[in-house]
Amino acid sequence: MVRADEEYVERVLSLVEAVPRGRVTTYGAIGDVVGSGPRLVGNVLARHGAPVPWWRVVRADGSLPPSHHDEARQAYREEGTPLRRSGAAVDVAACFWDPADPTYPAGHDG
DNA sequence: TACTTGACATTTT
DNA sequence: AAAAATGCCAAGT
Repeated sequence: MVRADEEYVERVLSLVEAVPRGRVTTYGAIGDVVGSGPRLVGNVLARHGAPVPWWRVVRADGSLPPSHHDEARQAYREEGTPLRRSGAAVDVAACFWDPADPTYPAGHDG
């Protein structure tokens, strides 16, 4: 049963979908939660990350992935994500959302 | 089996 | 701040 792949993929997508608006997470954080390196997360997002808000997933230093820059930028303006002075990156130090410790991601009444 | 690539991360210079 | 080198896990050739 090599289905482990699909489970792993769904796990990643689930976390990415769980990212609240105005916040972002990193490949490393997700990879650490699902139990794999950051590259696998990126790889999964590239294969099955289409139906999820991948723009909320950025590199460890906030810089956007080597593609979709414009698309992500557009989304951040809509979400109100704290972009860095550069404009081509996100203020991870301010809006970093931990997939392993979603203290207040939305959700219930709270 | 070995080499190379990939939506990355960390440390050192 | 930027570049180079190394580590990480998996897939393709």
